[in-house]
Amino acid sequence: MSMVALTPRSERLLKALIEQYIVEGQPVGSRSLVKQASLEFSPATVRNIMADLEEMGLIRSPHTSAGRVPTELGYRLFVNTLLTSQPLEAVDIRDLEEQLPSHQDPQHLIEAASGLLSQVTKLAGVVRVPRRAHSGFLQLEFLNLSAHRVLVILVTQGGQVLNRVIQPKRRYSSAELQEAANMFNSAYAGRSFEEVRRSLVRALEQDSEAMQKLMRSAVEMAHEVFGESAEGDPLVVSGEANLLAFPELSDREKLKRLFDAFNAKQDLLSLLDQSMAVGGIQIFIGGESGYESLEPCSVVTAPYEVDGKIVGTLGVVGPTRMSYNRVISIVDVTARLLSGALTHHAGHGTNDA
Amino acid sequence: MSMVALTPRSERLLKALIEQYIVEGQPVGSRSLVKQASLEFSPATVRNIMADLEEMGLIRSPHTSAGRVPTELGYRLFVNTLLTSQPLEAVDIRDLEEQLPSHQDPQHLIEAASGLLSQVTKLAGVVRVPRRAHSGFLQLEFLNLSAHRVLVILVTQGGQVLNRVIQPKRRYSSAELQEAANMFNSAYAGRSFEEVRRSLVRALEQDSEAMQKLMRSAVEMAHEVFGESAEGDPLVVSGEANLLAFPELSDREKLKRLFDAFNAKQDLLSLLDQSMAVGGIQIFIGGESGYESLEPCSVVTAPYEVDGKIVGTLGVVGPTRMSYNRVISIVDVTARLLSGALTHHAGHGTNDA
DNA sequence: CTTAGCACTCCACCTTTAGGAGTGCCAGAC
DNA sequence: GTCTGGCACTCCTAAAGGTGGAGTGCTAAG
Repeated sequence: MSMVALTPRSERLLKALIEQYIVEGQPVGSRSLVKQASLEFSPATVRNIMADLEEMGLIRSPHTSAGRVPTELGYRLFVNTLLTSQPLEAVDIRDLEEQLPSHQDPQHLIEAASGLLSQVTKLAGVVRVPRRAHSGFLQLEFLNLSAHRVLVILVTQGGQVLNRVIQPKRRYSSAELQEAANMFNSAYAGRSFEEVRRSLVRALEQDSEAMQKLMRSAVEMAHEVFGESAEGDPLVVSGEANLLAFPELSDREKLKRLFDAFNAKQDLLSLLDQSMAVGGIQIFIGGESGYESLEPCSVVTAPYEVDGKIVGTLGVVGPTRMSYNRVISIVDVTARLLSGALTHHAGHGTNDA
Repeated sequence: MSMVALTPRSERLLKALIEQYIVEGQPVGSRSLVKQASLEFSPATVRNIMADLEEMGLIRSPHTSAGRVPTELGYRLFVNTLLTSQPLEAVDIRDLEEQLPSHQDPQHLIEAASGLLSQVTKLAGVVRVPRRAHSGFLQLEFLNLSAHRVLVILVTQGGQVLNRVIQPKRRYSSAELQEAANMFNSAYAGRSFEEVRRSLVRALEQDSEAMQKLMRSAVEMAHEVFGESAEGDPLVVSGEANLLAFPELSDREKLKRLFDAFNAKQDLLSLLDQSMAVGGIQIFIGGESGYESLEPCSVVTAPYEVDGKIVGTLGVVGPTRMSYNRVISIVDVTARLLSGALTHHAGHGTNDA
C-alpha cells in the first residue's frame, strides 16, 4: 500500500483495465489487456505494472491465476481522476427530454424521472421526493365525508396534494368547515411548513379563550395533518428487476438483502438525504455508503432543485461494475431536467381569494 | 388420462402427497409418504396407486426414478375437492385486524392490506384499487398554482383524492375558479363517475351558446381530469422480494419475467379484473391464469366490497407450491377486513354546502 | 388385492483429469 | 535501468468417470 504517486503509464493502464472490466465483467489478464487497449508494451511489462497497482490496493486477483479486478479504492481513483466524462449523445438527451413532459404535477414528474433513470441506465432508479418542510403551504381544504369523518386536503405551493381523513369529536356542517378553512388559509397561506407548524403548536399550547371555537378546531385538524408530515413514502424506486440481469448479484443471499433494502427503503433514504446535504453529484462505491445491504452496489446521486433551492435527490443503484461514465451523465442530465420541469411551474402561488 | 373416478383411498393418498410436497418442496416417494402420513398399507401398494394417479395426469415424475410431484391438474383437484380449509388461528386473525386500522383513508388502507398480505403469507401481496367508475363523485376543486397552471382536485365519495395540473388557455382569477367549482359541484355532486363523464361529453358536444363561458371552462377542465380516469396506477404490490426465497423460482429467466410482470403490472391487472367480475375466492394455478410470466406461480384472489358492492380485488402471488390452505384463509379474511374498514366510513357523503 | 423382493434407472455428489488462462520471476536484450 | 521473452507454477473450469442412494416397475407369492 505504498502510496507512491502513479506514473502516467500506470494510470493509463488502470483506466484501460477498469474500462475493460466494466464492459466484460471478468477479471482481465495482461495479455488480453494489451490486445484490447492496443498498448505498445508487452504483457510482461503489464504484469509488472499490475503488480505495482495491486500493491497499492487499486486492483486485486480473485485468485492466484486469474486476471485482475478493480478494488473499491481502484474505482474510487478511477471516478475521481481518470474518468473521461464524455457528454451524453444528443439522441439520449432528446430522449430524456421527451419523456419528461414539463407540464405535469410533481408526483407524476417524479415517477417519470425514476422510470426514466432505470430505463435508460438499465439499472434501478430512485428519486427522493421533496420534503414538505422545505416547501410552502398554499391551501387547506376541509370536506365532510360522513358523520364523523372529515377529509383534509393540503396543497403545497409546488402543487403537491396531501390528504388525510380525520375524525373530529363533534360534527361540523359543511358551512362551518368552509369558514374554518377560509380563516386558516388567510392566516397561513404562503408560509413555510415549518413556520405553520411552529405556529400551530404555539396556538395549541396557548389554549386561549380568545380563539374562536371554530378556529381552534381548524387548528387542531390542521395540526393532525401537519403532524404527520414526516410520514408518507417519500421515495420512488423503479427498475429493481433490472438488477437481476447482473451475474455478480446472483448470490441469493445478497439479492434478498438488496431487494429488502429497496423495500424497506430506509437505507436508501438515509443515503439520499445525506447526499442532498452535500450537493452536487455524489458517487458511493460499494461499501462506501456504509450500508451493508448496498455493499455489492454503487450509487450515483445528484440533487435537484426547485427555484434554485435543493429539495431532493435522485440517483441510480447498480452493481459496482457499472458504466460510471454513462450513468453519471444520465443522472446529471435527469437531475437538471427534473429541476427544470419542477421549477417551471413552481411560480408564486396566487391565492387572491 | 382415463377419467375413472378416484377411490377414496387414492384421494386420500393424493391429498397426503400434495400436502407433503407443499411442505418439503421435493418429489415425494412411496416409502417416505407411507411413513410421513402413517398409512396402513405398504410402499408397494402406494406405488400402484401412484401409477394410477400418474395415468390420470394428477401427478408426475420429474424423471424415472424420482418421487412424484403434483401436476397443475392435481393441484386443481386438490383445491377443488380435497382442501380441508381449517379456519385461521385466532391469533392470526387478531394480528390481521390490529394491523388494519379501520379509521384511515382508503389509500392507506389499501397499502396496509397489501403489506399485510405479503407479510403474513411471506409471498407477494397485490391489491387492485377500486375503479373510479364504480364510485361516486363528491367534489371538485380548482386552485391556481401560477399563471397558466390550475390544480384540479377531485374527491370521490369514498374519500379518495385525485389531483392533476392542467393548463387552461386563458388565465382565471381565483374567484372565477371558485365560482366554476361551485357550479360544477351543485350540478354533479353525488352522481356516479360514469354519469358525470357521459354528461360532460354531451355538454362538450352540444357546444351550446347557452352555456356560460365559465361553466364551459369548468366542464372542459373537469373533462380533462375525468378523461384520465383510466390512468393512474391502480395496483399496489408488496413483498415481491419474498419470492426470491423459493428455489423453484431461482431460474434467472423466469425470475426476470416474473419481476417484470410485477413491474409492468398489466398481466396482474387483467387477472385481477377478470376475477373481480366473477366474485368470490378464485385460484389460478400455474398456467391457468393464461399469462406466461405468471406461469410458475399460483394466484389466489378475493374481491372486496364497499357498501356491499364489489369494487376491487386483492390477492397473493406465490409459487405453485404454496400452502393453499393457509393462503386462502388469509386472503379471505383480509378481503373481509378491508371491506369492513372501507365500508365503515364510505357513508353517504354530506355535501350540504 | 396386497405385499415383499429384486433388478433397474437415474440423479446427485464426489473425484479425477485434462486444458487453459494467467501469474511471477528470471535472465537476457535494448 | 527498463523492457521483454521464456518458463515453471498455480488455480479455475469443464468434462469425464465412479459410486451410492432413492425410487420405481414388475413379478410372484400370500
